[in-house]
Amino acid sequence: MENLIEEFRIFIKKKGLKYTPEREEILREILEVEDHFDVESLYLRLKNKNSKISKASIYRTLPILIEAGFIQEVYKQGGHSFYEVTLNKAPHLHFICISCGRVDEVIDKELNFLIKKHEKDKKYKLLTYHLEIFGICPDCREVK
Amino acid sequence: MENLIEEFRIFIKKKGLKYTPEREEILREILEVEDHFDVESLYLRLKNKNSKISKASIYRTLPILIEAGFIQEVYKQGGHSFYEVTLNKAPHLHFICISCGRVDEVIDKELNFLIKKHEKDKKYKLLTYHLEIFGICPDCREVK
DNA sequence: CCTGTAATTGAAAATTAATTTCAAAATAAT
DNA sequence: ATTATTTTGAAATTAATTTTCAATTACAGG
Ligand SMILES: [Mn+2]
Ligand SMILES: [Mn+2]
Ligand SMILES: [Zn+2]
Ligand SMILES: [Zn+2]
Repeated sequence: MENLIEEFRIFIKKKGLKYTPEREEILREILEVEDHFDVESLYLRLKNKNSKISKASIYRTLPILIEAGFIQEVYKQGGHSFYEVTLNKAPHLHFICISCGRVDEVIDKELNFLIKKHEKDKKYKLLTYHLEIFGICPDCREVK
Repeated sequence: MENLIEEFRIFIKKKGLKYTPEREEILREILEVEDHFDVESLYLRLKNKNSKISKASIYRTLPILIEAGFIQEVYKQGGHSFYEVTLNKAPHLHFICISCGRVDEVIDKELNFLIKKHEKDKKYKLLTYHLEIFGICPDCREVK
């Protein structure tokens, strides 16, 4: 935990940026979120703890955290982006229920293998990938 | 071509909607687009042909065409959606260069197989999926 | 063919996620 | 401490998409 904070501080300094309490506070909060999050939910979590962080600062800090490799933008839903901590997490795909919005994660080694293969074929330098599968979840199917 | 138009007319009537020249014109134009398109480019194509179709009508017609299975929303870039005709096209993944915006398509039968497997496992009713791979394309790598 | 009603249209206004602006505050090097 | 530079919160702006609304059109029934 604290080692991650320190790692972030070093990253910030190496980039010639200033290490501010706001940036640290946002990272600490994100490390406590267990599932996917968007800007709004993160903002509300912080607000509940009487933090005075503005949404603008969240919007400004997320790209830094992505660049530092702490988080990734994983999918869009209802017109806005969702993120997740991808530090110690295997790449995975997302099943998204278009009826209730539920999102299930599935880790798949075959998929990683398949993507590596295409990376070589296409001579792209791979950064990240998203596999989103849209459907109707079991719960929503039986409601019908 | 004309059989697709007729298929659309039947779909529209079956849904209890009205079959308007605007809806038909939009479908005809989309069937002529060979690659990915967004609302703006479609609007400009129509405008160039002296069509009076409004953007509002395009925005209203695209979801109908998606429901009818003629097109799919395939990825977002620069904050807006791109679509493609998916009628006679095998499902495929997209390599997206985050530097120049270039998009390469790759058809992969293994991927379809892999997704079908998860569909069964998770008991989701599959509708569609997107695999987007973000990276730097060969051209952009050598410019560096 | 008319006629009535309900849907659709284009244009403009509204919405909303994300970005930018700006003056005040904070960081960090000297 | 002094100073140059960055960052902040709040408000304004941007831009894609959605909604509103009055006028037009589709089309079912007579
Ligand atoms: Mn996930
Ligand atoms: Mn494609
Ligand atoms: Zn569901
Ligand atoms: Zn490129």
